[in-house]
Amino acid sequence: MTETLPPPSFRPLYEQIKILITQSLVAGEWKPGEAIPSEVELAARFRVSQGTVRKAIDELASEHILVRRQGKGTYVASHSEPSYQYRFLRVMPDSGEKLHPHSVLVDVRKGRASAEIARALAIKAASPVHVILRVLEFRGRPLILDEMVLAASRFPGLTVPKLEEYKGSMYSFYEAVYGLRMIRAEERIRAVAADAGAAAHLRVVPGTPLLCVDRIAFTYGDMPVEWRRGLCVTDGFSYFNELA
Amino acid sequence: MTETLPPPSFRPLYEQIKILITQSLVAGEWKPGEAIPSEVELAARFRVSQGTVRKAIDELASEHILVRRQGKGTYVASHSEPSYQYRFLRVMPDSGEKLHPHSVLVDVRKGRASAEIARALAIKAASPVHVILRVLEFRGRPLILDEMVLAASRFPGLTVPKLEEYKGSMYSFYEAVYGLRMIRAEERIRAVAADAGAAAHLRVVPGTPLLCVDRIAFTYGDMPVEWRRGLCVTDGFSYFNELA
DNA sequence: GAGTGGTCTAGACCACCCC
DNA sequence: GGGTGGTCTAGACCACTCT
Repeated sequence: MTETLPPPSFRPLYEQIKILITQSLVAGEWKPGEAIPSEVELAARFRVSQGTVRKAIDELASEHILVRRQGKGTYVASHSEPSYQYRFLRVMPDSGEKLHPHSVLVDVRKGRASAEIARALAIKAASPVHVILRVLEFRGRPLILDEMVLAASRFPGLTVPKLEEYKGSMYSFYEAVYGLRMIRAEERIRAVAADAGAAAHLRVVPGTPLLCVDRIAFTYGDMPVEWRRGLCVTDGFSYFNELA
Repeated sequence: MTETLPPPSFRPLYEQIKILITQSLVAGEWKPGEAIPSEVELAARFRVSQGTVRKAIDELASEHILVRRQGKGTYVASHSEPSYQYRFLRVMPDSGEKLHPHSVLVDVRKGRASAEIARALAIKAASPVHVILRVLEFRGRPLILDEMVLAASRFPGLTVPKLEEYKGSMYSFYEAVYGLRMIRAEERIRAVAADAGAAAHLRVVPGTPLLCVDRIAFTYGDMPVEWRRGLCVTDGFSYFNELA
Protein backbone atom coordinates (compact mmCIF):
# COMPACT_ATOMS: atom_id res chain seq x y z
CA MET A 1 0.00 0.00 0.00
CA THR A 2 2.85 2.35 0.76
CA GLU A 3 4.61 3.37 -2.42
CA THR A 4 7.92 5.00 -3.05
CA LEU A 5 7.34 7.88 -5.40
CA PRO A 6 9.76 9.22 -8.00
CA PRO A 7 11.83 12.16 -6.75
CA PRO A 8 9.49 15.16 -6.89
CA SER A 9 10.70 17.81 -9.29
CA PHE A 10 9.49 20.47 -6.90
CA ARG A 11 9.50 20.65 -3.12
CA PRO A 12 7.16 23.09 -1.43
CA LEU A 13 8.56 24.91 1.57
CA TYR A 14 5.83 23.70 3.92
CA GLU A 15 6.77 20.10 3.18
CA GLN A 16 10.32 20.79 4.19
CA ILE A 17 8.98 22.38 7.38
CA LYS A 18 6.92 19.23 7.98
CA ILE A 19 10.09 17.18 7.68
CA LEU A 20 11.97 19.44 10.09
CA ILE A 21 9.17 19.25 12.65
CA THR A 22 9.00 15.48 12.26
CA GLN A 23 12.73 15.23 12.80
CA SER A 24 12.40 17.14 16.06
CA LEU A 25 9.66 14.72 17.08
CA VAL A 26 11.79 11.68 16.27
CA ALA A 27 14.73 13.22 18.13
CA GLY A 28 12.48 13.67 21.15
CA GLU A 29 12.86 17.44 21.30
CA TRP A 30 9.14 17.60 22.11
CA LYS A 31 7.63 14.59 23.87
CA PRO A 32 4.13 13.13 23.53
CA GLY A 33 1.63 15.24 25.44
CA GLU A 34 3.87 18.30 25.47
CA ALA A 35 3.29 21.55 23.61
CA ILE A 36 5.52 22.45 20.68
CA PRO A 37 6.59 26.09 20.20
CA SER A 38 4.00 28.55 18.96
CA GLU A 39 3.50 29.21 15.26
CA VAL A 40 5.27 32.56 15.43
CA GLU A 41 8.26 31.04 17.22
CA LEU A 42 8.54 28.25 14.65
CA ALA A 43 8.17 30.76 11.81
CA ALA A 44 11.09 32.75 13.23
CA ARG A 45 13.15 29.61 13.79
CA PHE A 46 12.66 28.31 10.25
CA ARG A 47 12.76 31.79 8.66
CA VAL A 48 9.41 31.42 6.91
CA SER A 49 6.06 33.12 7.29
CA GLN A 50 3.55 32.03 9.90
CA GLY A 51 1.23 30.92 7.09
CA THR A 52 3.76 28.38 5.87
CA VAL A 53 4.25 26.95 9.37
CA ARG A 54 0.47 26.82 9.67
CA LYS A 55 0.13 24.72 6.56
CA ALA A 56 2.80 22.31 7.78
CA ILE A 57 1.14 21.98 11.19
CA ASP A 58 -2.30 21.64 9.57
CA GLU A 59 -1.15 18.57 7.71
CA LEU A 60 0.58 17.02 10.70
CA ALA A 61 -2.60 17.62 12.70
CA SER A 62 -4.73 15.95 10.02
CA GLU A 63 -2.38 12.95 10.27
CA HIS A 64 -3.00 12.90 14.04
CA ILE A 65 0.66 13.51 14.73
CA LEU A 66 0.01 16.88 16.34
CA VAL A 67 -3.11 18.21 18.05
CA ARG A 68 -4.19 21.85 17.88
CA ARG A 69 -5.93 23.45 20.85
CA GLN A 70 -7.26 26.89 20.17
CA GLY A 71 -6.08 29.50 22.62
CA LYS A 72 -3.57 27.08 24.21
CA GLY A 73 -1.09 25.78 21.68
CA THR A 74 -0.16 22.82 19.53
CA TYR A 75 0.64 19.52 21.24
CA VAL A 76 2.33 16.26 20.36
CA ALA A 77 -0.40 13.61 20.13
CA SER A 78 -0.11 10.85 22.72
CA HIS A 79 -1.73 7.46 23.21
CA SER A 80 -1.73 8.22 26.94
CA GLU A 81 -4.46 10.80 26.54
CA PRO A 82 -7.96 9.47 27.14
CA SER A 83 -9.25 10.41 23.71
CA TYR A 84 -6.35 8.59 22.05
CA GLN A 85 -6.32 5.59 24.38
CA TYR A 86 -8.18 3.29 22.02
CA ARG A 87 -7.61 5.13 18.78
CA PHE A 88 -6.89 1.98 16.80
CA LEU A 89 -9.52 -0.26 18.38
CA ARG A 90 -12.39 -0.56 15.92
CA VAL A 91 -14.35 -3.28 17.65
CA MET A 92 -17.45 -1.93 19.35
CA PRO A 93 -20.56 -3.24 21.07
CA ASP A 94 -23.57 -3.26 18.73
CA SER A 95 -25.47 -1.54 21.53
CA GLY A 96 -23.61 1.66 20.81
CA GLU A 97 -22.19 1.60 24.32
CA LYS A 98 -18.64 2.90 24.82
CA LEU A 99 -16.05 0.16 24.95
CA HIS A 100 -13.63 0.23 27.88
CA PRO A 101 -11.85 -3.08 27.68
CA HIS A 102 -9.65 -4.64 30.30
CA SER A 103 -6.42 -6.33 29.29
CA VAL A 104 -5.35 -9.66 30.78
CA LEU A 105 -1.83 -10.91 30.04
CA VAL A 106 -1.70 -14.56 29.07
CA ASP A 107 1.92 -15.06 28.15
CA VAL A 108 5.10 -13.19 27.35
CA ARG A 109 7.92 -15.12 25.79
CA LYS A 110 10.94 -14.77 23.54
CA GLY A 111 11.00 -16.25 20.08
CA ARG A 112 12.34 -15.87 16.57
CA ALA A 113 10.70 -14.05 13.68
CA SER A 114 9.02 -16.16 11.04
CA ALA A 115 9.56 -15.18 7.42
CA GLU A 116 6.17 -13.46 7.28
CA ILE A 117 6.72 -11.50 10.47
CA ALA A 118 10.28 -10.58 9.55
CA ARG A 119 9.01 -9.12 6.31
CA ALA A 120 6.26 -7.21 8.10
CA LEU A 121 8.67 -5.78 10.68
CA ALA A 122 11.48 -5.16 8.17
CA ILE A 123 13.94 -7.23 10.20
CA LYS A 124 16.00 -10.28 9.30
CA ALA A 125 14.28 -13.67 9.37
CA ALA A 126 14.81 -15.54 12.65
CA SER A 127 15.70 -12.33 14.49
CA PRO A 128 14.89 -12.47 18.20
CA VAL A 129 11.44 -11.16 19.04
CA HIS A 130 9.12 -10.74 21.98
CA VAL A 131 5.78 -12.48 21.70
CA ILE A 132 2.97 -11.21 23.89
CA LEU A 133 -0.37 -12.93 24.30
CA ARG A 134 -3.25 -11.22 26.00
CA VAL A 135 -7.02 -11.23 26.17
CA LEU A 136 -9.15 -8.10 26.00
CA GLU A 137 -12.22 -8.41 28.16
CA PHE A 138 -15.34 -6.33 28.12
CA ARG A 139 -17.55 -6.46 31.22
CA GLY A 140 -15.69 -9.56 32.31
CA ARG A 141 -16.36 -11.31 29.02
CA PRO A 142 -13.36 -12.27 26.85
CA LEU A 143 -13.66 -10.53 23.50
CA ILE A 144 -10.32 -10.51 21.70
CA LEU A 145 -7.29 -12.78 21.89
CA ASP A 146 -4.27 -10.79 20.77
CA GLU A 147 -0.83 -12.00 19.79
CA MET A 148 1.76 -9.24 19.44
CA VAL A 149 5.24 -9.61 18.04
CA LEU A 150 7.98 -7.02 18.60
CA ALA A 151 11.61 -6.92 17.49
CA ALA A 152 13.66 -7.62 20.61
CA SER A 153 16.25 -5.06 19.51
CA ARG A 154 13.71 -2.26 19.75
CA PHE A 155 12.32 -3.37 23.11
CA PRO A 156 15.28 -4.20 25.33
CA GLY A 157 14.46 -5.44 28.80
CA LEU A 158 10.80 -5.96 28.13
CA THR A 159 9.43 -7.85 31.10
CA VAL A 160 6.10 -8.93 32.48
CA PRO A 161 6.12 -6.58 35.50
CA LYS A 162 6.78 -3.60 33.25
CA LEU A 163 3.93 -4.65 31.00
CA GLU A 164 1.54 -5.18 33.88
CA GLU A 165 1.72 -1.53 34.82
CA TYR A 166 0.24 -0.46 31.49
CA LYS A 167 -2.44 -3.05 31.02
CA GLY A 168 -4.74 -0.38 29.54
CA SER A 169 -3.06 0.32 26.27
CA MET A 170 -0.09 -1.29 24.57
CA TYR A 171 0.68 1.82 22.60
CA SER A 172 0.90 4.09 25.62
CA PHE A 173 3.33 1.49 26.98
CA TYR A 174 5.50 1.57 23.86
CA GLU A 175 5.38 5.34 24.00
CA ALA A 176 6.13 5.86 27.67
CA VAL A 177 8.79 3.20 28.08
CA TYR A 178 10.42 3.00 24.65
CA GLY A 179 9.61 6.38 23.13
CA LEU A 180 7.90 4.74 20.18
CA ARG A 181 4.74 6.56 19.16
CA MET A 182 2.52 4.61 16.78
CA ILE A 183 1.02 6.88 14.18
CA ARG A 184 -0.76 4.57 11.78
CA ALA A 185 -1.56 0.92 11.17
CA GLU A 186 -2.69 -1.39 8.39
CA GLU A 187 -5.18 -4.15 9.08
CA ARG A 188 -6.22 -7.16 7.03
CA ILE A 189 -9.35 -8.91 8.19
CA ARG A 190 -10.48 -12.47 7.51
CA ALA A 191 -13.10 -14.81 8.92
CA VAL A 192 -11.80 -17.97 10.58
CA ALA A 193 -13.10 -20.81 12.72
CA ALA A 194 -11.95 -20.85 16.35
CA ASP A 195 -9.39 -23.54 17.08
CA ALA A 196 -9.28 -25.27 20.46
CA GLY A 197 -6.83 -22.81 22.01
CA ALA A 198 -8.63 -19.67 20.90
CA ALA A 199 -11.96 -21.18 21.84
CA ALA A 200 -10.75 -21.81 25.38
CA HIS A 201 -9.44 -18.28 25.85
CA LEU A 202 -12.53 -16.70 24.35
CA ARG A 203 -14.97 -19.12 26.01
CA VAL A 204 -16.71 -20.11 22.79
CA VAL A 205 -17.17 -23.52 21.21
CA PRO A 206 -14.42 -24.59 18.80
CA GLY A 207 -15.39 -23.78 15.24
CA THR A 208 -17.16 -20.54 16.14
CA PRO A 209 -16.57 -17.97 13.40
CA LEU A 210 -14.14 -15.27 14.53
CA LEU A 211 -12.66 -12.18 12.98
CA CYS A 212 -8.95 -12.58 12.42
CA VAL A 213 -7.41 -9.12 12.30
CA ASP A 214 -3.77 -8.89 11.23
CA ARG A 215 -2.17 -5.56 11.94
CA ILE A 216 1.13 -3.88 11.26
CA ALA A 217 1.63 -0.67 13.25
CA PHE A 218 4.06 2.05 12.23
CA THR A 219 5.91 4.85 13.95
CA TYR A 220 7.29 8.08 12.43
CA GLY A 221 8.70 7.63 8.96
CA ASP A 222 6.60 4.53 8.27
CA MET A 223 8.87 2.31 10.32
CA PRO A 224 7.02 -0.90 11.25
CA VAL A 225 7.18 -1.68 14.96
CA GLU A 226 4.50 -4.18 15.85
CA TRP A 227 2.92 -7.17 14.16
CA ARG A 228 -0.33 -8.24 15.73
CA ARG A 229 -2.99 -10.87 15.18
CA GLY A 230 -6.30 -10.46 16.96
CA LEU A 231 -8.99 -13.12 17.10
CA CYS A 232 -12.29 -11.52 17.88
CA VAL A 233 -15.70 -12.76 18.92
CA THR A 234 -18.46 -10.91 17.10
CA ASP A 235 -21.49 -11.92 19.04
CA GLY A 236 -22.90 -8.58 20.17
CA PHE A 237 -19.84 -6.78 18.82
CA SER A 238 -18.64 -5.72 15.41
CA TYR A 239 -15.70 -4.10 13.71
CA PHE A 240 -16.69 -0.59 12.74
CA ASN A 241 -15.25 1.19 9.76
CA GLU A 242 -16.02 4.47 8.09
CA LEU A 243 -15.43 4.72 4.36
CA ALA A 244 -14.80 8.28 3.33
CA MET B 1 -21.52 7.79 14.88
CA THR B 2 -22.96 10.93 13.36
CA GLU B 3 -23.80 13.44 16.02
CA THR B 4 -25.86 16.58 15.99
CA LEU B 5 -23.80 19.32 17.56
CA PRO B 6 -25.06 22.31 19.51
CA PRO B 7 -25.54 25.40 17.33
CA PRO B 8 -22.06 26.80 16.80
CA SER B 9 -21.64 30.22 18.32
CA PHE B 10 -19.47 31.22 15.40
CA ARG B 11 -19.64 30.34 11.74
CA PRO B 12 -16.53 30.85 9.61
CA LEU B 13 -17.09 32.25 6.14
CA TYR B 14 -15.44 29.31 4.40
CA GLU B 15 -17.95 26.94 6.01
CA GLN B 16 -20.80 28.97 4.60
CA ILE B 17 -19.09 28.80 1.21
CA LYS B 18 -18.84 25.01 1.63
CA ILE B 19 -22.56 24.89 2.24
CA LEU B 20 -23.29 27.05 -0.80
CA ILE B 21 -21.12 24.87 -3.02
CA THR B 22 -22.75 21.73 -1.64
CA GLN B 23 -26.18 23.17 -2.34
CA SER B 24 -25.19 23.74 -5.96
CA LEU B 25 -24.03 20.13 -6.11
CA VAL B 26 -27.29 18.83 -4.66
CA ALA B 27 -29.26 21.03 -7.05
CA GLY B 28 -27.30 19.52 -9.91
CA GLU B 29 -25.82 22.82 -11.09
CA TRP B 30 -22.55 20.96 -11.67
CA LYS B 31 -22.81 17.25 -12.43
CA PRO B 32 -20.41 14.44 -11.49
CA GLY B 33 -17.35 14.50 -13.70
CA GLU B 34 -17.85 18.13 -14.72
CA ALA B 35 -15.65 21.07 -13.77
CA ILE B 36 -16.97 23.65 -11.35
CA PRO B 37 -16.14 27.35 -11.93
CA SER B 38 -12.60 28.49 -11.21
CA GLU B 39 -11.59 29.80 -7.81
CA VAL B 40 -11.55 33.40 -8.98
CA GLU B 41 -15.01 33.08 -10.49
CA LEU B 42 -16.41 31.57 -7.31
CA ALA B 43 -14.69 34.24 -5.23
CA ALA B 44 -16.39 36.94 -7.31
CA ARG B 45 -19.73 35.15 -7.15
CA PHE B 46 -19.66 34.75 -3.38
CA ARG B 47 -17.99 38.14 -2.79
CA VAL B 48 -15.10 36.69 -0.78
CA SER B 49 -11.38 36.42 -1.38
CA GLN B 50 -9.89 33.59 -3.42
CA GLY B 51 -8.20 32.31 -0.26
CA THR B 52 -11.54 31.72 1.41
CA VAL B 53 -12.90 29.83 -1.59
CA ARG B 54 -9.67 27.84 -1.59
CA LYS B 55 -10.15 26.75 2.00
CA ALA B 56 -13.74 25.67 1.28
CA ILE B 57 -12.68 23.70 -1.80
CA ASP B 58 -9.72 22.20 0.09
CA GLU B 59 -12.07 20.67 2.63
CA LEU B 60 -14.53 19.41 0.03
CA ALA B 61 -11.60 17.86 -1.82
CA SER B 62 -10.34 16.16 1.35
CA GLU B 63 -13.85 14.71 1.74
CA HIS B 64 -13.59 13.37 -1.83
CA ILE B 65 -16.56 15.44 -2.90
CA LEU B 66 -14.50 17.52 -5.30
CA VAL B 67 -11.25 16.68 -7.10
CA ARG B 68 -8.59 19.27 -7.88
CA ARG B 69 -6.49 18.99 -11.02
CA GLN B 70 -3.64 21.42 -11.19
CA GLY B 71 -3.61 23.52 -14.33
CA LYS B 72 -7.05 22.27 -15.37
CA GLY B 73 -9.66 23.03 -12.77
CA THR B 74 -11.76 21.57 -9.96
CA TYR B 75 -14.13 18.74 -10.78
CA VAL B 76 -17.11 17.04 -9.17
CA ALA B 77 -15.99 13.59 -8.04
CA SER B 78 -17.75 10.71 -9.79
CA HIS B 79 -17.99 6.97 -9.24
CA SER B 80 -17.90 6.60 -13.01
CA GLU B 81 -14.25 7.56 -13.14
CA PRO B 82 -11.87 4.60 -13.12
CA SER B 83 -10.04 5.68 -9.97
CA TYR B 84 -13.35 6.01 -8.10
CA GLN B 85 -14.97 2.88 -9.53
CA TYR B 86 -14.30 0.68 -6.51
CA ARG B 87 -13.67 3.37 -3.95
CA PHE B 88 -15.66 1.62 -1.23
CA LEU B 89 -14.56 -1.94 -1.96
CA ARG B 90 -12.02 -2.91 0.68
CA VAL B 91 -11.74 -6.60 -0.09
CA MET B 92 -8.50 -7.42 -1.88
CA PRO B 93 -6.54 -10.46 -2.95
CA ASP B 94 -3.75 -11.31 -0.49
CA SER B 95 -1.47 -11.54 -3.50
CA GLY B 96 -1.53 -7.78 -3.82
CA GLU B 97 -3.03 -8.09 -7.28
CA LYS B 98 -5.54 -5.43 -8.36
CA LEU B 99 -9.14 -6.50 -7.91
CA HIS B 100 -11.41 -6.07 -10.93
CA PRO B 101 -14.55 -7.92 -9.96
CA HIS B 102 -17.40 -8.88 -12.20
CA SER B 103 -20.97 -8.45 -11.01
CA VAL B 104 -23.62 -11.11 -11.61
CA LEU B 105 -27.23 -10.26 -10.81
CA VAL B 106 -29.03 -12.97 -8.89
CA ASP B 107 -32.38 -11.40 -8.13
CA VAL B 108 -34.19 -8.08 -8.08
CA ARG B 109 -37.49 -7.90 -6.26
CA LYS B 110 -39.78 -5.56 -4.40
CA GLY B 111 -40.30 -5.82 -0.68
CA ARG B 112 -41.03 -3.91 2.48
CA ALA B 113 -38.52 -2.39 4.86
CA SER B 114 -37.89 -4.27 8.10
CA ALA B 115 -37.62 -2.20 11.26
CA GLU B 116 -33.82 -2.37 11.17
CA ILE B 117 -33.57 -1.33 7.54
CA ALA B 118 -36.19 1.39 7.91
CA ARG B 119 -34.14 2.88 10.73
CA ALA B 120 -30.94 2.66 8.69
CA LEU B 121 -32.54 4.32 5.66
CA ALA B 122 -34.52 6.86 7.71
CA ILE B 123 -37.80 5.77 6.14
CA LYS B 124 -41.03 4.47 7.68
CA ALA B 125 -41.14 0.81 8.65
CA ALA B 126 -42.75 -1.38 5.98
CA SER B 127 -42.12 1.23 3.28
CA PRO B 128 -41.75 -0.28 -0.19
CA VAL B 129 -38.15 -1.09 -1.10
CA HIS B 130 -36.14 -2.65 -3.88
CA VAL B 131 -34.04 -5.65 -2.91
CA ILE B 132 -31.13 -6.53 -5.16
CA LEU B 133 -29.08 -9.70 -4.85
CA ARG B 134 -25.86 -10.12 -6.76
CA VAL B 135 -22.59 -11.98 -6.65
CA LEU B 136 -19.21 -10.35 -7.18
CA GLU B 137 -16.82 -12.67 -8.95
CA PHE B 138 -13.10 -12.45 -9.26
CA ARG B 139 -11.45 -14.45 -12.03
CA GLY B 140 -14.63 -16.46 -12.36
CA ARG B 141 -14.66 -17.32 -8.70
CA PRO B 142 -17.59 -16.08 -6.56
CA LEU B 143 -16.25 -13.87 -3.80
CA ILE B 144 -19.02 -11.76 -2.30
CA LEU B 145 -22.78 -12.26 -2.09
CA ASP B 146 -24.38 -8.83 -1.76
CA GLU B 147 -27.90 -7.92 -0.75
CA MET B 148 -28.80 -4.28 -1.32
CA VAL B 149 -31.94 -2.53 -0.14
CA LEU B 150 -33.10 0.81 -1.55
CA ALA B 151 -36.14 2.94 -0.77
CA ALA B 152 -38.50 2.51 -3.72
CA SER B 153 -39.46 6.19 -3.53
CA ARG B 154 -35.90 7.23 -4.33
CA PHE B 155 -35.47 4.73 -7.17
CA PRO B 156 -38.61 4.86 -9.30
CA GLY B 157 -38.75 2.50 -12.23
CA LEU B 158 -35.74 0.48 -11.19
CA THR B 159 -35.69 -2.57 -13.46
CA VAL B 160 -33.41 -5.45 -14.24
CA PRO B 161 -32.50 -4.30 -17.77
CA LYS B 162 -31.49 -0.88 -16.46
CA LEU B 163 -29.33 -2.53 -13.82
CA GLU B 164 -27.70 -4.91 -16.27
CA GLU B 165 -26.16 -2.01 -18.18
CA TYR B 166 -24.15 -0.94 -15.18
CA LYS B 167 -22.98 -4.25 -13.82
CA GLY B 168 -19.59 -2.76 -12.97
CA SER B 169 -20.47 -0.45 -10.13
CA MET B 170 -23.72 0.08 -8.29
CA TYR B 171 -22.76 3.60 -7.31
CA SER B 172 -22.08 4.77 -10.83
CA PHE B 173 -25.54 3.40 -11.59
CA TYR B 174 -27.20 5.37 -8.77
CA GLU B 175 -25.27 8.41 -9.92
CA ALA B 176 -25.94 8.21 -13.64
CA VAL B 177 -29.58 7.17 -13.50
CA TYR B 178 -30.85 8.72 -10.26
CA GLY B 179 -28.42 11.55 -9.66
CA LEU B 180 -27.48 10.15 -6.27
CA ARG B 181 -23.77 10.42 -5.56
CA MET B 182 -22.60 8.35 -2.59
CA ILE B 183 -20.02 10.24 -0.61
CA ARG B 184 -19.41 8.10 2.45
CA ALA B 185 -20.42 4.83 4.08
CA GLU B 186 -20.36 3.12 7.45
CA GLU B 187 -19.55 -0.56 7.72
CA ARG B 188 -19.95 -3.02 10.56
CA ILE B 189 -18.14 -6.31 10.16
CA ARG B 190 -18.82 -9.62 11.85
CA ALA B 191 -17.76 -13.23 11.33
CA VAL B 192 -20.53 -15.67 10.50
CA ALA B 193 -20.92 -19.26 9.30
CA ALA B 194 -22.21 -19.72 5.74
CA ASP B 195 -25.81 -20.94 5.60
CA ALA B 196 -26.97 -23.23 2.81
CA GLY B 197 -28.03 -20.42 0.49
CA ALA B 198 -24.87 -18.37 0.83
CA ALA B 199 -22.74 -21.51 0.58
CA ALA B 200 -24.36 -22.39 -2.74
CA HIS B 201 -23.85 -18.95 -4.23
CA LEU B 202 -20.26 -18.71 -3.01
CA ARG B 203 -19.43 -22.34 -3.77
CA VAL B 204 -18.17 -23.15 -0.28
CA VAL B 205 -19.29 -25.79 2.18
CA PRO B 206 -22.03 -24.69 4.59
CA GLY B 207 -20.53 -23.53 7.87
CA THR B 208 -17.50 -21.93 6.24
CA PRO B 209 -16.58 -18.76 8.14
CA LEU B 210 -17.48 -15.64 6.13
CA LEU B 211 -17.16 -11.94 6.69
CA CYS B 212 -20.56 -10.32 7.07
CA VAL B 213 -20.22 -6.67 6.14
CA ASP B 214 -23.22 -4.43 6.84
CA ARG B 215 -23.06 -1.07 5.15
CA ILE B 216 -25.09 2.11 5.11
CA ALA B 217 -24.11 4.48 2.30
CA PHE B 218 -24.87 8.20 2.37
CA THR B 219 -25.25 10.96 -0.17
CA TYR B 220 -24.81 14.73 0.32
CA GLY B 221 -26.00 15.95 3.69
CA ASP B 222 -25.59 12.56 5.34
CA MET B 223 -28.80 11.24 3.79
CA PRO B 224 -28.79 7.42 3.91
CA VAL B 225 -29.57 5.87 0.53
CA GLU B 226 -28.50 2.24 0.55
CA TRP B 227 -28.45 -0.55 3.08
CA ARG B 228 -26.23 -3.44 2.09
CA ARG B 229 -25.14 -6.76 3.53
CA GLY B 230 -22.18 -8.51 1.96
CA LEU B 231 -21.12 -12.06 2.71
CA CYS B 232 -17.52 -12.52 1.78
CA VAL B 233 -15.21 -15.48 1.35
CA THR B 234 -11.78 -14.77 2.81
CA ASP B 235 -9.75 -17.60 1.43
CA GLY B 236 -7.00 -15.81 -0.46
CA PHE B 237 -8.71 -12.46 0.13
CA SER B 238 -9.00 -10.08 3.03
CA TYR B 239 -10.66 -6.84 4.02
CA PHE B 240 -8.03 -4.15 4.06
CA ASN B 241 -8.22 -1.16 6.34
CA GLU B 242 -5.85 1.66 7.12
CA LEU B 243 -5.98 3.17 10.59
CA ALA B 244 -4.74 6.71 10.56
C1' DG C 1 0.45 32.82 -23.81
C1' DA C 2 -3.61 32.45 -21.18
C1' DG C 3 -5.87 30.13 -17.62
C1' DT C 4 -5.92 27.01 -13.85
C1' DG C 5 -4.64 25.47 -9.29
C1' DG C 6 -0.49 25.74 -5.77
C1' DT C 7 2.73 28.29 -2.81
C1' DC C 8 4.28 32.02 0.00
C1' DT C 9 4.04 36.31 2.18
C1' DA C 10 2.40 40.14 5.36
C1' DG C 11 -0.87 42.07 7.98
C1' DA C 12 -5.39 42.75 10.29
C1' DC C 13 -8.67 41.07 13.11
C1' DC C 14 -11.40 37.40 15.77
C1' DA C 15 -12.23 33.52 19.18
C1' DC C 16 -10.55 31.10 22.92
C1' DC C 17 -7.78 30.21 27.19
C1' DC C 18 -5.60 31.54 31.30
C1' DC C 19 -3.66 34.60 34.51
C1' DG D 1 -4.51 41.70 29.00
C1' DG D 2 -1.45 38.94 26.65
C1' DG D 3 -0.73 34.73 24.32
C1' DT D 4 -2.41 31.10 21.33
C1' DG D 5 -4.58 29.28 17.34
C1' DG D 6 -8.30 30.54 13.57
C1' DT D 7 -10.10 33.46 9.85
C1' DC D 8 -9.86 36.58 6.05
C1' DT D 9 -7.73 39.47 2.82
C1' DA D 10 -4.67 41.04 -1.14
C1' DG D 11 -1.09 40.40 -3.92
C1' DA D 12 3.03 38.22 -5.99
C1' DC D 13 4.90 34.49 -8.05
C1' DC D 14 5.34 29.37 -9.43
C1' DA D 15 3.89 24.91 -11.66
C1' DC D 16 0.97 22.65 -14.71
C1' DT D 17 -2.17 22.11 -18.90
C1' DC D 18 -3.86 23.14 -23.16
C1' DT D 19 -4.03 25.69 -27.39
